[in-house]
Amino acid sequence: MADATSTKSARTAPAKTRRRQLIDATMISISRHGISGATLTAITKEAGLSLGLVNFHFKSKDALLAETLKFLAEEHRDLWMQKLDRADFTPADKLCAIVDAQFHPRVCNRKKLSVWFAFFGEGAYRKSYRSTSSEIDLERQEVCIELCRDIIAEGDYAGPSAEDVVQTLEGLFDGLWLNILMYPDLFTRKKALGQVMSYLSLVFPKHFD
Amino acid sequence: MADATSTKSARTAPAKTRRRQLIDATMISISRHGISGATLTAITKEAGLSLGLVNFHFKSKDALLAETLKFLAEEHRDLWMQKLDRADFTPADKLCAIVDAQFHPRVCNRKKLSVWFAFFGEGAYRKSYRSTSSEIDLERQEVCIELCRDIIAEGDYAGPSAEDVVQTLEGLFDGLWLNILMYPDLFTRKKALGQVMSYLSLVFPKHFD
DNA sequence: AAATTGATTGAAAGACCATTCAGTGAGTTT
DNA sequence: AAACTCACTGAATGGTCTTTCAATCAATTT
Repeated sequence: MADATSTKSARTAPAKTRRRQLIDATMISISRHGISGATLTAITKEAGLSLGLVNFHFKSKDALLAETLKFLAEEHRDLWMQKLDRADFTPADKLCAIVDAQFHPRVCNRKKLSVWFAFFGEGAYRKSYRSTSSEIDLERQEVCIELCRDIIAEGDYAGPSAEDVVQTLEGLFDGLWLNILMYPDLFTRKKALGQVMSYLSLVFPKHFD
Repeated sequence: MADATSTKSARTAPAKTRRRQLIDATMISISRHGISGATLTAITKEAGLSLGLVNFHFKSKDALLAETLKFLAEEHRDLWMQKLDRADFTPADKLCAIVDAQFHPRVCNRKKLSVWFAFFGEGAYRKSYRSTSSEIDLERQEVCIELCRDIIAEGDYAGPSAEDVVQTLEGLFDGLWLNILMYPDLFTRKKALGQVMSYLSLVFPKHFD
């Protein structure tokens, strides 16, 4: 039979595919059962693959978790960097794009938020996080500070410094993420976005409304 | 020998003492080795007690963890409720006291923050948290909303609603806690407190400076 | 002082986990 | 088509965890 249309997966696949499959299954397992429930048995069952494959495509379970964290960090960075080089965007537009990215469905959903906070909650991975992903965070902060400096200069604002505004923003990002994760019925992406924009219209009234 | 001065502990102690000892050892273990490293062996060794005591004073390890979370939530509530019934405090004073409590050293330190985020990070305990401690959070939110309503009325402010201000505050609280935990060298309690006060002086300029 | 009570101990049991590795079989080369 | 390669499988291994429980010991009662 000609099964060109069927999505039946081949018995063997390129390493990249398998690695991605396992990372995805890891995120699903963590979001459903927590880090302690994300056993190799659970992960490989979720992926529909055999137990031994993790140690074949990754050095160890720890390596798989580190790669998962790296994947999340890079996916997030790709999203907010996307619109930064558009020449027709004002600094306020660009800052807006970064805020949008923070609450974009691809990044800000139960599955991914669970994983972020699972890593934050485990001391061992906090260390791993700082060494592999914190540059990405700091990079975003640098960019935001630069944008805020421009905005402050444009509007001749006398309020808090660019650094203060950005630290408040970063705090808001994390805190609103946590609230969305903890109380999904009360906090939505939309509401969180509105919250941040409301703060920005308070510090930079001439630029945001 | 008369060892009245020695602090040598008796071989047996009231249940309340033992329970408190074990809860404290649990917090220390979680903060040092994460939730997955907080085994009963590690916890009881930290407390200087024997392995079997946990299941004697608590039903199970799970019950010990739930009690630990409850202890943290109640300790936190006791702190911010402390100054609310002072008749000589204005609404702004009271809101200030709640913010102070949020970053009080007794609550906002590495040991306790580690435990908070360890629980937030584990899906299973998020559920437990919602059922045992979220009323405490909501209670604080209610109080804050009431205070903000008074402040808005007093100052005749046209900015965001009391509900919006409080949700932003709650987001800021959690986010700044996380930053203090993740980057203790960059973020301090003092700085976080300043951040929140800076926000308040932006929304309620006549009341905060 | 003997008996009783109840907190405390730690070895043992039972369950589960990450990792290993000998074997399997699909696809490729010769 | 035979030999070969290598992604893939899952049972077996060794280690660690929670929970149980019979024994111990100090304090209190009889």
